[in-house]
Amino acid sequence: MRARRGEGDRLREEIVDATEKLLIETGSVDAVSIRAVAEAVGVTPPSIYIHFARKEDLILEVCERNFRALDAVIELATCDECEPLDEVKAIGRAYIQFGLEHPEQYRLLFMTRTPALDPEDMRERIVGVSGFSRVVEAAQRCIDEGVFAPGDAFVIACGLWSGVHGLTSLFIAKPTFPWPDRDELVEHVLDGYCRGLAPIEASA
Amino acid sequence: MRARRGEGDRLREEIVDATEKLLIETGSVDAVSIRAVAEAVGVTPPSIYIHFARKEDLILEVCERNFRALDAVIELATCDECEPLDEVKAIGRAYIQFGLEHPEQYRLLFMTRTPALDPEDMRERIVGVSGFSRVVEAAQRCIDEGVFAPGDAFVIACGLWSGVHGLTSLFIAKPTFPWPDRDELVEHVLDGYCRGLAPIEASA
DNA sequence: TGTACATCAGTGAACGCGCGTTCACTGATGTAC
DNA sequence: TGTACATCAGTGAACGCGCGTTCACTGATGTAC
Repeated sequence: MRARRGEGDRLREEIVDATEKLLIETGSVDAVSIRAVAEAVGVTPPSIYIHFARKEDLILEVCERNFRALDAVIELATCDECEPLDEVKAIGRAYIQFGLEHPEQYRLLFMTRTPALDPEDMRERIVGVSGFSRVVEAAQRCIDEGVFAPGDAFVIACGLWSGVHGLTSLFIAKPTFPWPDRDELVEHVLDGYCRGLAPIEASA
Repeated sequence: MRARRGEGDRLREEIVDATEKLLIETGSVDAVSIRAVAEAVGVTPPSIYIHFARKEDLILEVCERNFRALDAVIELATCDECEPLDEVKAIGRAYIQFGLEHPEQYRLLFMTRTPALDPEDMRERIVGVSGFSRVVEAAQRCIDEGVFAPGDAFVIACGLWSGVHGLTSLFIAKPTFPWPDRDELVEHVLDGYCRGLAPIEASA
């Protein structure tokens, strides 16, 4: 069990893996205990503290990993050569898909108070914004090419974000609600919102 | 401290009050303990069990109370004599305002797995839908009066819900995000979504 | 090449704590006769 | 009107539990001489 000299990082990664897995299984940060993580990894609880000073830091590491995963997904959905409107919708679909495929991670990232200090949570702001800036860029392209009426790309991006987040988080939080067909609703919202942003003469 | 014969209900209400207050303060169901509730009310922990068989039931009672409060707020925003589009927007604004004024209650209602059994959570479905049906009705009126293009009022209501929920829950979960002016964003989203639903010839 | 030593990943036992819940009880209130 | 009794809201003590974290330690690995 004991790692070789330079292999401390191996256990560190295993700890983060196990924490994320337990997070998915239990669905709550509070329900994931250091002890359970240690047992899952096959190690004693104090070992965790060699790698993470506090439980909070461990959770934050899982957050960061998933923020990076979401960033990658958004990055993959961007497409500079596409019609800008298609790009906006593709990013929206990719975001929603990420949330539905990783509901507990999504819950952790966007539906709970993150464990770090709120007032100056730089990390959250920066990482969150790195994927977000892609949406702002896509919105700006839509405006520049006349697909959206002139406006503030940042405000538009916030609107788009709230739209896809609204769908994703309600699907996750209210699975028993008698939803209409999921894909249909997603397209309805994406189409409707984009149509609402179109310049008046181009809406026909 | 001990209540008179018929006054058991008084303590019961005090317990629910204290639970809701603690829920607001701690911001988490897990962080609210039966012991803390008992202390807040000025009673011993076992007394709680005279009124609620399990902690879960106590939390559910707080849920129900707040679902009713939200229903009342939506009811107040409906207006059969108004322009149907104004009614839709008024309901949307009222919903968002409720969420921002009672963020922890909103979190409990719409951002967390409710403690009751998910598969057959009738209560949640019914109560949630009672306010929701007002939105469906308002959407139907918009369709009937030609303000919205023909379509499924239920799907439209789901879209509207996801829009206002998206804004509300992001405001709550990400208070440190550099949001644009809150009211401006709300109007932008409501206007944009409604405009996207307008029939093609009426969008000018 | 051999040996003494520093490093460091991980252990085992324990700390104090707060939790949900149960149990046998108390004692004031209301009721039947 | 007086008394015995049933009711029932609330008590006090305890149950077993899992938690985050600390502490002094062990023992394999690598290194200096």
